[in-house]
Amino acid sequence: MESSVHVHEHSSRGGGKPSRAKKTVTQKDIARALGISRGTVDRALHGRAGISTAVKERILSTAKSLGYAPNKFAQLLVTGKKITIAMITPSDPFWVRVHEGANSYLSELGEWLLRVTWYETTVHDPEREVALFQEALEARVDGIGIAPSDPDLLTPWIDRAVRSGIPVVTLNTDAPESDRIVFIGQDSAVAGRVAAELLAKFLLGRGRVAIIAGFKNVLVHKLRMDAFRDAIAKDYAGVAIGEIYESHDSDSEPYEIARAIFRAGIAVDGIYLTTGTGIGALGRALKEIGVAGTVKVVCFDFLADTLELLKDGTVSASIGEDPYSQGYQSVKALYNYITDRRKPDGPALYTRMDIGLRANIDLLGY
Amino acid sequence: MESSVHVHEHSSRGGGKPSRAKKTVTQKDIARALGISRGTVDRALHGRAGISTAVKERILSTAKSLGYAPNKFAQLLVTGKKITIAMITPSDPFWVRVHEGANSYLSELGEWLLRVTWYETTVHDPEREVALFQEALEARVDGIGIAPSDPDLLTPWIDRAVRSGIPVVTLNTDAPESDRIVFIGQDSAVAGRVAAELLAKFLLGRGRVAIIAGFKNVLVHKLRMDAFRDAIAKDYAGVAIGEIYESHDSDSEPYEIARAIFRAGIAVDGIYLTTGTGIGALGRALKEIGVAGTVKVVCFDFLADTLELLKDGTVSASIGEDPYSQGYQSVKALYNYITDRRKPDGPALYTRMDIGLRANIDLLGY
DNA sequence: GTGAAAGCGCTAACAT
DNA sequence: ATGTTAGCGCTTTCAC
Repeated sequence: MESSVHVHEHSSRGGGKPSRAKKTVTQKDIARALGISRGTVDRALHGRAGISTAVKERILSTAKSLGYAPNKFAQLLVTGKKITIAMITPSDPFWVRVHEGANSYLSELGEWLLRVTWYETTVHDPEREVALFQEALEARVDGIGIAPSDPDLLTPWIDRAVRSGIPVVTLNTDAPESDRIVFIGQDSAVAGRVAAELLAKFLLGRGRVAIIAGFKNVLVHKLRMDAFRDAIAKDYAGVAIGEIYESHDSDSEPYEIARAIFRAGIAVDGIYLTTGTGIGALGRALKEIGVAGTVKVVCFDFLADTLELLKDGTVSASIGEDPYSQGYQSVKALYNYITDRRKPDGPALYTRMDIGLRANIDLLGY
Repeated sequence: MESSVHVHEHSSRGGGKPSRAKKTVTQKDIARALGISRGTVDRALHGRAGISTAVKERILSTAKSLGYAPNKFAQLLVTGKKITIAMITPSDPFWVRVHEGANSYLSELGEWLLRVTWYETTVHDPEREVALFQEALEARVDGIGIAPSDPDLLTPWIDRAVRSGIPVVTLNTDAPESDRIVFIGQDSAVAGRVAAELLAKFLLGRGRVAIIAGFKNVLVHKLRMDAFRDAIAKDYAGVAIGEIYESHDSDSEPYEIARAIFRAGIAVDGIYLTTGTGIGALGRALKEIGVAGTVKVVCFDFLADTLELLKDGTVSASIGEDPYSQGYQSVKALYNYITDRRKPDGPALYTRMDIGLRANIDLLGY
């Protein structure tokens, strides 16, 4: 295909106003060159049945030598095909950003090509995810994006869908053992290391930190936790890790945990929360205890509470996982796969890792 | 326009395989509804000449009530218009990422709509920028993206182009007084504040920092410098700012500057370099002096040198400006403006601010 | 000022 | 196995 990227040759007379594109090769050209009909050319080009291998060969080779490229607009105009993608996700503020990203991929031209149907779950409701997954399959969608909160439960369903030709991507949280065509989300291990580096640097390399994990056994949290511990152990000998608590991704539990820590008289210089949920409660506790700002806190995501606590210094830094592009990339990957069976390069497509500080809160948030 | 976003209704029987899009309203429908011809409808819809205001009104209103939306594919198929955008930029590793971003906007369908011509400058060569700008105008391109290294010199040219209907966007560095339709790049003031926050936190809020500005009077550097100073003065009383040096964006000068600082016996705990250029030289000096890692360094961008120094701890953090999306957004803004005179929301479109640490270098780099 | 008709490049149904 | 033809929705030329 002719590239649309050009480096300006200095001698220059090129460029062009909005003008008819320069002569492009069509099926008709091929047909004329070979003295055959346009229908046959079309059949050859698409490998459709009812054509002798001999002419097919000739057509294909002259197509290539003439530099034929199909005109997508004409194709789309005549077929009028519209693809449906199902996205099975929660719908809280974090996920709203995912939706926005997904929707942006269908802007302009996209709207004619694609429709995205949202199947709403609530956070951590694996059974409902399975039920919706089945509904999507029954609705005969062309592709599915899902954030499997219980990989073990979803994996057989994902595998079944993929086997039957319906591509599935996992986003935000993975089902690594499944046949999903790709995972799109944060590299949790790197995130854990970044958290470790930030906290250690904010403590000038020495002190005691507590870890509050969302769920000790949910993949994302576990990875964020383990990588954090490894990084501290490896690179920051002066930092000690104390107890590891579990907040069950609850909005309130971090409050109790923090109170318990200080009630027990444990000297803590930093707290690492492997989620964004519950940061409000944690901040409230630290303020009540009178150590907000003194105890350095690193957490995840940019929910309203987080932004506020970043602003007043209670949270030192928060790590984002770019929900917008999680949505965007999921739809894009599915679309590309559905239209030309094109798989992403690797098993995972990592979204960037935004680091939120007080100074840049205006640029963050969801 | 009918949206392509759907929330799954739980009663569900919806969805759909790749199927003919459901009945969409065409010009023909409008014509039939009004008992007039399709040509007239088209004229009304496009405000073309030769039509009575009476019928025009009726057409427009029924078009709206029927929910008519033009079929872009049909439009494009028949007009075959291809737009040319000129990008006037340097071509070093940083700018290669900008190119990649720009090119990605013309992927797939885009290639049929758009061509991007690159006009190569070298860093800080204002005269050449003007010359290339003129060339682009003569080549009758449909839009121009440029990183004006001397805003005063370029502004009259930008204004002239815009007046004559050729939209211009500035990227990476702005010409704020010009009529460019939008600036796409980093919010330098926020970047300066982020640098201040990082450095202050890495120093636990006390110490002495030196500033090395690329150019004290080049807009970007000046903003990064001033915002840094203001933020330190306002929020971090324990941090003192010493001398301000100028490296002239040179690859080597930071070496001399660092040596001079320490030769003079000035006690410096942190160094803020408002650019990425010359970080290699600065790192070399600090290593020779024996203070690499002790003196905290914050700088910009993720060039090869920077990544290496982040890795070995000589640089504590570096701030990226997302060159990829500078390219992507520039082309997108120009395209939207050219095709439907749609201006971006504000005068500036700020790209995100990546913070590079040792732990996430693998995700950065250009 | 309005209608009729050709045709963009392609697919698909119908001939042969 | 191959040729012919009728559109997809739109723009544009040429009649009237």
